[in-house]
Amino acid sequence: MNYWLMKSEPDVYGINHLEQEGTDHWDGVRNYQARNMMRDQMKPGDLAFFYHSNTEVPGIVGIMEIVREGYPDHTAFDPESKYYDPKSDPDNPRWYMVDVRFVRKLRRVIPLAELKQYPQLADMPLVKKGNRLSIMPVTPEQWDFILSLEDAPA
DNA sequence: GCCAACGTTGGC
DNA sequence: GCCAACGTTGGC
Repeated sequence: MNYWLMKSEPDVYGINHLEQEGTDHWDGVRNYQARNMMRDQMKPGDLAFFYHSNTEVPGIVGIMEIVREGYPDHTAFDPESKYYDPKSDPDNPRWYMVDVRFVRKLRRVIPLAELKQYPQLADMPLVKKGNRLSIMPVTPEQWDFILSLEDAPA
């Protein structure tokens, strides 16, 4: 199984939304690299960190589980949707999404500013300057290390 | 709100 | 196929 990190803006869709829904689809991804990971690599049973971006304290806030592998993102077909993409159609979908299930919140938010301090995480795209990837793989070592921070702030 | 970094688009 | 222009992401 694989580990992931997935970004979302809490004003648009945050961990509380997912907690309420239980299971939801991860729609609206319009980046090819991120799409390829959802379409080709994510499998049910994989775990992912829920990351809050573009907010007061950006950071990792929770854990979710992938429960359905990649399938076409229907919001791309809907002219009413803000994720509408006329270049995607049901016969030849351009964008994909997965379904995720809320697992739990972390006992504290682990801020980006803190994650940047650890040499163990220096290879994560997340902490690199200018990175805009909204979905990225996390190694088992990175996963365990981040979880070890939950009760032991720097 | 600013702006650097980046991805995408489209003219040529 | 190049690359300038543009739009978006996302930290600060």
